Amino acid sequence: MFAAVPGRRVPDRLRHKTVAAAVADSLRQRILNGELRPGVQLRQDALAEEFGISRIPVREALLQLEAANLVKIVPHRGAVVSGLSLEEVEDIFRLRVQLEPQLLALSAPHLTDDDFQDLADLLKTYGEALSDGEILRWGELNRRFHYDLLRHADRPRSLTIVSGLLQDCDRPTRLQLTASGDIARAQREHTEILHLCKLGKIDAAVAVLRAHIEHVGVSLVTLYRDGLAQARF
Amino acid sequence: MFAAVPGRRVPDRLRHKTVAAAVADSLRQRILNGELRPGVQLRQDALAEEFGISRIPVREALLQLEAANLVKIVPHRGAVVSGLSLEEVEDIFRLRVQLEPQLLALSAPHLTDDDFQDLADLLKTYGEALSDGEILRWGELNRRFHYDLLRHADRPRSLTIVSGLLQDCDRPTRLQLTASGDIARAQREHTEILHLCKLGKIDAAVAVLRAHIEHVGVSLVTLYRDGLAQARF
DNA sequence: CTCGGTTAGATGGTATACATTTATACGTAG
DNA sequence: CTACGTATAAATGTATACCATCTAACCGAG
Repeated sequence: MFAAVPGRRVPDRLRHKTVAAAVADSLRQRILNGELRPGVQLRQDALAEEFGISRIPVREALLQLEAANLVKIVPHRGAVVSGLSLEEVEDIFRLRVQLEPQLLALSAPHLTDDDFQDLADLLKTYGEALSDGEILRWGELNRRFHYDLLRHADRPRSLTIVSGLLQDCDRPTRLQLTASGDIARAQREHTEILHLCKLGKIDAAVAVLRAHIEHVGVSLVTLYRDGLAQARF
Repeated sequence: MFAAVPGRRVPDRLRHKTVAAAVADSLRQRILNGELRPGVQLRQDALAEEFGISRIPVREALLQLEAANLVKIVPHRGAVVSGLSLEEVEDIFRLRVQLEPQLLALSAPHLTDDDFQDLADLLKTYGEALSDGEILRWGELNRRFHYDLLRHADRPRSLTIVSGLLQDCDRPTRLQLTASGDIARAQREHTEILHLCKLGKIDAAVAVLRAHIEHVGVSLVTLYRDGLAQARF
């Protein structure tokens, strides 16, 4: 048996989920999918009944979602799905431009063959989802691609921050890509970044990544200014 | 009466707190004060009894604290006060160095006379707390000074991130300042930054702020490497 | 039309009981 | 004596029922 070392880590796969966590996951997915749009109110009773559980885990799930910026809870008024203002989207993309390239430079040298394989698989799945028109799956794949690229940078806090940013700009990004037809372009850029990393041309990969993020950001702001998108994402 | 505008904001002062929020505040303060040190377990029953409430608001308070990185909750094992590894502290300071100066450049031009007055008051209170040896109050004052300096930068997400960083490096910073005797130095640097902002010498203020943060960060890492600090902050 | 009160509905919280899981202690086999 | 498995205690997670409190909408009086 394993010794009862105080600081030991339990792998996530072996750790069974609580009901609250499961509900949080379910709601998170629905929000990111756009099934639950910004402004929609989440009533505890309804959710509890829908999931066939009591209100307590629902409340705790909502708290977890609030921590992830996915809903906003106002005391005695409940939880509503939160959207992002234009300023927030701009800020998020500026932060990504500032943080991700830097992390890539640190992470790329540590990417193993297995990592490259996994990333290539992601791109492949991504391409399939594309041709099938499954925009929904695309969001998660995109997030994972970006995150997995940066994972090996030894910057724990930066990584959690970027992870949050990726999640928050998920829906706006999908909006931009579908509205502008840049989906294939993103796919190409991802492929190029991965290719450059494999060749050890890290500086070049970093440059492409920066341009990649900047493009989506600028494009989104333009989209918004032209009134093609709603006021809130 | 106020109109029932959907997006209206209720001032925090007028919004009564829930029990869960009050408990979260109380625990947050104790953790930041160092009264509850990293690794300490927080048992729901004990807290509920101590506050004279039931376990549910305690659970919700703990969830909020976990969102703020102040405790770590493991299913069925409960919540423990979380500390920071050296890597995390380094990362946090690198992020601060990267983000805060940039925000100051954006925020400083928008500082009003009232803002300058408030900031000066903070420094004054800060000085008094210093001579009284009230290191505990110092933490909050320091955070507020940094935050208020940057508040007017129109970067909502960046500000919340920096706010989190400031909170998380609060205790390590106090540790550094007391161990190295740099408290007065920090006070001087704060004063200088404020002075430069008032004169409109924003670039100079930004430079001082950057050096200010870098100094504490480097000093902390040295402190750690010399074994003068614990393994976790 | 505004002001003020009333009321319905939702959230916040208590109390209690029970289910799960973790960790520890114990006892037995080897 | 150690190793292994089982019991047991303690803490967390969840359910249920009930009440308190707040919000928002309705409604009537001025």
